[in-house]
Amino acid sequence: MKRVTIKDVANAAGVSVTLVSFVLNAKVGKDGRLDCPVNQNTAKRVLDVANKMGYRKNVAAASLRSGRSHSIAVIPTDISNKFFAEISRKIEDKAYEYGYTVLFGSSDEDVNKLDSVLNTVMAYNIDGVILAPVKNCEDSVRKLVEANIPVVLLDRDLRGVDGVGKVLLDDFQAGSIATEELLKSGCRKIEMISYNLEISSLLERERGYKQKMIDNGLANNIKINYTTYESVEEDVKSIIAEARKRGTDAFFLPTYSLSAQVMSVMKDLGLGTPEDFAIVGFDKSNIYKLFATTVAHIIQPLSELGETTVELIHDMIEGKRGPETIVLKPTLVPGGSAQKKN
Amino acid sequence: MKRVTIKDVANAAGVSVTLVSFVLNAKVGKDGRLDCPVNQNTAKRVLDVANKMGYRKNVAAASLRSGRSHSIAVIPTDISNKFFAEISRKIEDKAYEYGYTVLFGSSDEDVNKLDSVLNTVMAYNIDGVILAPVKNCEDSVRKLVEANIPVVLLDRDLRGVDGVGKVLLDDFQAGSIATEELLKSGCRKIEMISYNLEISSLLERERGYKQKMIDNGLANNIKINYTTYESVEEDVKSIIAEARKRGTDAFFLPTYSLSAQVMSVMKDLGLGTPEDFAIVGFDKSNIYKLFATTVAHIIQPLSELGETTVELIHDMIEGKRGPETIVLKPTLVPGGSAQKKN
DNA sequence: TTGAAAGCGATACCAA
DNA sequence: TTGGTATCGCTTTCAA
Repeated sequence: MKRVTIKDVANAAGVSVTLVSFVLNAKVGKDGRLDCPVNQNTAKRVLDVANKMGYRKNVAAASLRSGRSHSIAVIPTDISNKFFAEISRKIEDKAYEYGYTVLFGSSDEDVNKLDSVLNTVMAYNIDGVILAPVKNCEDSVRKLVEANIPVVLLDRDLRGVDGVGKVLLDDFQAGSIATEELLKSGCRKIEMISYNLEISSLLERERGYKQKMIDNGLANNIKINYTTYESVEEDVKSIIAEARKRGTDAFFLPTYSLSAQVMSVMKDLGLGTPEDFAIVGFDKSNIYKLFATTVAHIIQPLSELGETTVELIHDMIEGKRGPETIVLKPTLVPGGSAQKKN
Repeated sequence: MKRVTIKDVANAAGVSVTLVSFVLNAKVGKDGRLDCPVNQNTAKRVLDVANKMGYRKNVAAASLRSGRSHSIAVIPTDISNKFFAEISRKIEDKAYEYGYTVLFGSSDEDVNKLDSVLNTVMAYNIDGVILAPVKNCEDSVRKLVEANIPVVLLDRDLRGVDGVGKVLLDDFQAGSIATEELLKSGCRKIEMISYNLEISSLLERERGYKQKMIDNGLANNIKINYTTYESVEEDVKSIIAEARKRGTDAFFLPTYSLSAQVMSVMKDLGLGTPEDFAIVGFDKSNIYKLFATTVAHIIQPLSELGETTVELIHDMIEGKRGPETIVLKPTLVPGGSAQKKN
């Protein structure tokens, strides 16, 4: 069963391949007319024939000739990570609306893996790249920009790289309102647990926390406990244990995985919130509602983040917009975990 | 900055494009030698030159000529669904090992959306398709088979379609051991809540439950409460309310989302497990551990499912294996939610 | 072991 | 409005 080509359609319709190509690439105007320099009747007939024959464009051929592929690459650090899984889905849907096919690849927080994924997708003549920057990826991104491939950074900022679009959360504010909520509940010895990834989102959340502490004359109480993906389980255990000794009031947990980990350890140790520690978590999840006491947490506008990202890359591809920076606002979902302790 | 082509490399290395193509497509033997009909020294030199020039293959051109693309399509129902997000990641990693690029697209449990995604990816000359069947998708899958595109069904079976590989969970057994666990704890009035999706995985889990009930002389207690994605929240509320009235002992919840929903409603109503209802949930998640009482649940071997799927599609693409069916076993993670009620 | 040349199926350019 | 034809970059004969 050979595939139907544009030539087959041309023959069957009794016109040239040029005409068929015109018709097949024409946008349909709102009046139902096909926007191409072809007689409307001929155009309609060609379209009919193509459909009847089950014609499907060979993207490889089109891409080879035109240098464009109508596909974009999306490179989160890990597609199975809750946040990225959900935002990827939003991106997929919106991209689909615009007629883009999406190539996904996870970078695993590793520049080398990122480069490797980029190499792969670049071979596909992708029209644009949406990616979550990882540590030391400045050069990789710069290469894309130099190759004139539109880039939009998602979720994390990257200093010192020009010409890229950005769609970010106001992470400073996220850290600020989380800390404020804990302050309001009477906590003073407020700490953070964070990953030492050196990515802007975490750094800004930390900065928001620190600034709020300073503004409230609590500079001396600032303490950020660092951990890594690999050692998070044991680290959190010992951090919690030591925090009890030094009389820590509360924790602001700037990611979903840290929140889940802390809640898990607390449950294992028979600790409750807010009586033992007040906590504010991050990102939407069932766990906050199902824990013994409802846990306050910061949420990101996922749909808006995803949609904005696709709109921006699309406009950049079409040359309608330059590399803008768009910053969206976080929201606090209150919970018993950050209520008055007494 | 023009892209480096095979011709540029050929010129720079002083050989023909044919040779360059040979070298670039050669597999590296374990002895480090390049497996191609080219002088090893020439081959090494060509490779060097290519690397130095930053050559990257134009996949569109290669695919156009060869009809193959070294890419596979993966079509879950929803990439943001926990189960599919995690398995997609496993698939991505394994596919990457084999040198495949992965195109993802969510079908949303909708045949029309599935067809649309398939149409898109087919235009990419994909080498194979991994998909989770949705209701009434038999014709769509048959079309792929007729077009000689290797297909592996993931997670769900499809009757009446031949020539496709399958990687499934033993869902009958999953239903069976979940029910058995509840029986062991003394429950007799055991019910299920399930989606009316008419997909094999759910149907088999239901069958396993029913059979176990029948085997224990409890045929009269069999009751499956159906709901839909859209109405799950309100449905679960009323199901739980009525179940209290009729003295239901326990629920087997055959998906993660149903488990989370039931736990959420129970918490809202101030109900505890196992004293009000014993429960067994499905799929790995933090929520089972963080609920007041640890919740028993069935887990699937995700890594194995993902890896097996890629291995099978790869072997089918290479013609090394036919369309086999592989069934993996579920495991029960015990929890207080299914302990003796008294 | 090497190379020349024919296409793969579209799009783009130019001419009619 | 139409159509002829060169061309994109690679793989694949076939011949040397």
